[in-house]
Amino acid sequence: MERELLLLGLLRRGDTHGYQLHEFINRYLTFCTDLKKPTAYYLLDKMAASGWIEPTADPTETESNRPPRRVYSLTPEGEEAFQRLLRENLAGHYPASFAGDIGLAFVDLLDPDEARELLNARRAALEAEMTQAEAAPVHTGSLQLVVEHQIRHLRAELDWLDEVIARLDR
Amino acid sequence: MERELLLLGLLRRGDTHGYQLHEFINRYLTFCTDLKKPTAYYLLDKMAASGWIEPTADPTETESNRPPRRVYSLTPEGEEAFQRLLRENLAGHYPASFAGDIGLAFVDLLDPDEARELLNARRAALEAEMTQAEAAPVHTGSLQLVVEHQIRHLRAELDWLDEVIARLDR
DNA sequence: GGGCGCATGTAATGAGTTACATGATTGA
DNA sequence: TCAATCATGTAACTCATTACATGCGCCC
Repeated sequence: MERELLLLGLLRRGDTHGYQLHEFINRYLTFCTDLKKPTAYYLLDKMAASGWIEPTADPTETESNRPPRRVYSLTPEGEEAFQRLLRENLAGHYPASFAGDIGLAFVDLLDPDEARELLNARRAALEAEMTQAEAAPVHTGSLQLVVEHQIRHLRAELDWLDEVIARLDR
Repeated sequence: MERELLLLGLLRRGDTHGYQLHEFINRYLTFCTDLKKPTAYYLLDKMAASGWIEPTADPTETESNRPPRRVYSLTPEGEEAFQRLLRENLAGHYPASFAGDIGLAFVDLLDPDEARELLNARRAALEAEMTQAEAAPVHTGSLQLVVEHQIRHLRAELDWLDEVIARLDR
């Protein structure tokens, strides 16, 4: 339900269409959710079917004859759902799983030199992501928390990885 | 492919059957992967079909006439796959996504008192997980890294959450 | 004229989960 | 005798992704 919550929350800030929602999420919110275009459209359809959102008459239609946009806005039921999902999400804890830990679990099978080399590659990828997160533009309000959390998390991961690499020497 | 890597790695430490693998993972490795029983059997079937593992003649069959165990062991191709997947996993970075951030992104829509209350519930869930992680028995070798990483991560999350809660007052 | 960005979708596939089904053993 | 643990699996379903398809507008 997090993806629905996200879409509802973004729509609440101003009516838009699928393409723009997808673009915004993929540009600024890759950390929390990496949803693909078809998924975005699919979710919008589903929420429209459950009466949470509805397409509005398109005001921009006249200014261009591109493929018509389907601009959505929240219905009262959508607003209700948003409020409910928001509280649900905030009150709960959704454990993150670390796929990279599985390799770590067996790292002692390799010789330390090779392990160090491989983990340095991982480190580089981590650092690249950090750079990207730090370059993210500042959002208004609590949207910015997402970026800050990401940076915090990546810093902790880098510290951890450095310690693991250092321990390989022993 | 992480789940396959995990199963291969565990099988490498000693031949076992699906039930035991699932139990071990769900008892000690819930952090990295939470794979269900049917998924475990499914993956074992798949890996058997690709020739990575094969059922061995069951030595414990005689000692009990329970439903027969399907005990697997790695084939040379399985060992090769394991080595390849391990290096692949170690060299890469697999970003974790935080479903809880989506609620956070909209927390400023609630009044601070309610937000604090909700986030305190989240905090309690986090702390419960921390307690559980700290209670986990110590593993041999680098398997223990998984537990240590989890504890580190949870500590960082708690710190972050506390800061967010503190900031609500302003 | 060719490629990229805008804007929408469908169809096929896959991965994983839930719910269900079976049956023997062990301990209270 | 009743519930829990051991041990396997199947069937139906959901969710999300990939790959594909369409077509206009803009810029070089």
